[in-house]
Amino acid sequence: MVRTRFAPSPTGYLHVGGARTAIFNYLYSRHTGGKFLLRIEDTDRQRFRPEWVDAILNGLRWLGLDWDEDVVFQSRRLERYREVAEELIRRGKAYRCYCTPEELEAEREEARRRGVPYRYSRKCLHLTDEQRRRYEAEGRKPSIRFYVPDDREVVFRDLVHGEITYNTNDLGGDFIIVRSDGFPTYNFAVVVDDHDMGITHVIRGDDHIPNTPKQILIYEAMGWEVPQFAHLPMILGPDRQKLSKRHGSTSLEEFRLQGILPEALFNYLLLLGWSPGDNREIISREEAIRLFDIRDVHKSAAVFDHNKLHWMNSEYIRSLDDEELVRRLKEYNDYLKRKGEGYDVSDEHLRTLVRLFKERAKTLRDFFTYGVFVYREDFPYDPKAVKKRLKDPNIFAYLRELADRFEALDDWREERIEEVLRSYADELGVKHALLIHATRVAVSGMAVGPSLFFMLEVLGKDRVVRRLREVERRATL
RNA sequence: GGCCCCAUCGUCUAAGGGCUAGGACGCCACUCUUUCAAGGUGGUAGUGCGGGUUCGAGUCCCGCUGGGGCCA
Repeated sequence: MVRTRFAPSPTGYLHVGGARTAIFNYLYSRHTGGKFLLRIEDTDRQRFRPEWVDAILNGLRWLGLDWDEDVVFQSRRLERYREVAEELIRRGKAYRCYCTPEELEAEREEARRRGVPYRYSRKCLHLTDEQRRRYEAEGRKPSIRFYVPDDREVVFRDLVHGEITYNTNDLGGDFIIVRSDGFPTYNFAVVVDDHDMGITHVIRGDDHIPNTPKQILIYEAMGWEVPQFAHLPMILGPDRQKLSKRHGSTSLEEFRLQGILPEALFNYLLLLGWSPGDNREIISREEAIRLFDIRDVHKSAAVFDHNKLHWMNSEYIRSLDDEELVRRLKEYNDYLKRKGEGYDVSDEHLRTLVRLFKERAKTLRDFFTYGVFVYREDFPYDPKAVKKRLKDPNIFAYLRELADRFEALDDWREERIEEVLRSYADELGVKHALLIHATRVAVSGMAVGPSLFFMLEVLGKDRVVRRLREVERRATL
């Protein structure tokens, strides 16, 4: 039975790189009928904040990544790490080291001076009990180091990269597995946790490749079965550097705030480093589960393209039926309100926004920014639009007359509205477009938007008539 | 600096030695049209370089270059 895990560190919001890793772990476990577990790596007491745990869990839920079994917290397993470390000492695979930071820094300095790569001197490898007692008496707190055998090849078969080989001489010497403060180091805790959780497939970013040989040595020293590894390519910014805040939005919260749908982000991230083999781009979660195989993952890093994400988001927006879209907009607006933003709209407003903007919105946010004139009577006028479309000296007189004619129209339907406007333009002997554009600006404040007559119908006669009458006063302030 | 990883259009990718190197985003035209989108049609653009292996290399091997990661 396949068991995968996602193991974020709660030092911030969930990042798209982490989200992608989570997605691949999730898909592989679901594809194989296995389990997908969650572990919070909260042993770095400096950077850890409890509220980030919720942020990460919420991010995963939002993406629809449901995990199995209880969440494992490293901070509750400190005793277990100590226990395993003691076992390694008993087996002669690890030893206590009493060197002070100053002494170690001196060793490093020496290596720098001689121009050789630094490796720990193993000064503490063969301490006598007497020496140990003396150090303890001085109040020195030992760290525990893992004994790295000399000149051995560590080979593993990575599911995406194939065979990767390291020589133990390049690992930087005997590394610390338990710090002097009793906290485990990353490489050690990961191995103990992954073993205890029964993880069969370690799927993570390829920035962890250099950690892998160290971890394998620990597995072997404990006589534990080594899991399979799959190292996923990194996600980069447009400058090909590791993706970070300065490349724009990178956290799930930011995408959510922008009005990206979770299924769109899921789909987009899925295609970063994996492809179904044919030419399809829009792939549902169910299809992804069916088709996904970790062996089809790419080796090379991928640049995150906000543009394509927005395109994909608009595809998903258009594919939702109106009722569902209204529901999603409401949910989105509620989310914005919890974040101290949000718009004052009724369900009726939302239905109108959907009718008007579904075909052209790239984000959920677009409905609210394009559609201010739907839910606010004091909507703003775009000065450029006013200047361009309301410059004819007679235009306000025309619009007032048009308002009267609209008011007299009982059958307020798109076709009839169009007839009234066009015949009035004919009477005046002006281009239809003159009135069309002016009317659009008058009722919406903008020069662009949905099909005008449809928009007028949807807006309703009262509002249209009122706005045509008020536009001169309001737009030329 | 040491070790490791990677390399197809600007970007995401397809092509299990034999194709005219395909698709998507973007971009540019054209079309539709009352505007902007969407839609439709067409176009733009790629195998980093050098050696091998082979009848034949984007695909296999080596080197170089470039990029990235980890450690220092």
